[in-house]
Amino acid sequence: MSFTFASWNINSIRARAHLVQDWLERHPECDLLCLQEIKCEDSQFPTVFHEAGLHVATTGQKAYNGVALIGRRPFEVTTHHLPGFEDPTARYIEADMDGLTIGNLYLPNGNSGGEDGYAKKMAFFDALANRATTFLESEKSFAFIGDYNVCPTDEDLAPGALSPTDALVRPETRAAFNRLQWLGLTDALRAVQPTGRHYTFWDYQAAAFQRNSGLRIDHALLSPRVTERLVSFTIDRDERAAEKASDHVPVLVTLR
DNA sequence: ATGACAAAATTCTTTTGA
Repeated sequence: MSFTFASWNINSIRARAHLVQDWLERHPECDLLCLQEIKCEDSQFPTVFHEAGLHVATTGQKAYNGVALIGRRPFEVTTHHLPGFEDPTARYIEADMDGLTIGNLYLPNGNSGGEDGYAKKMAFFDALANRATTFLESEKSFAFIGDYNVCPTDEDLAPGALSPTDALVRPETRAAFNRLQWLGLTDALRAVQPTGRHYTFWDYQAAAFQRNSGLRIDHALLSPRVTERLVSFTIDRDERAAEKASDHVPVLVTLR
């Protein structure tokens, strides 16, 4: 049985609910959409999706961050926070659907708040690695998808797009991302496109999209059993050209 | 070294993002 899930950092769901509605209509194959940066409290999440018969769950907070799930069929939320990450910001929601556990994450950027801010990014990675280890020991089928705020290699950002000391490319950041792969998880994009520049984010500033000065920071890491089922990883690049677009575009994972 | 965009709250500026 085929299963498709997607991730999209929407940069305010209230400002872009119509874009998500349109996108879902154009992608009937998407069973579960994972959103990040909804930038609202749970009670402020637009009601149009529930009214359209979709299933919605949120981990929201005032003004910043926030993640949500929109499913075509019911799913069961397993947690609203990443176990072991002791931070009040809304950055994780996880659910079971069709025998699969999907963790939807919004990793701290790590550039603000000095070394303390960067330490939070590393702490999130540690907690995610622990979650992965627990799941791997039980041979669970799972995926961690979302905005990782990491360019895994130099091929994952346009030349000159970031300073070499930026938290998205620091060696410690890349090591933390690599560690998840060494545990046995697979970077879905690289499983289907081993080389090449494939971006998921273009800054609003300095005509970054027109110059294709982008970053690959939205990723899906798959457990071994899910990797065996991987059919495609698609970056919906055209969405960046929409009126009032988010600075991130949707990415889709299809399993057989 | 700085600013360029965009969104929300702290609202006509400031904070944060990547």
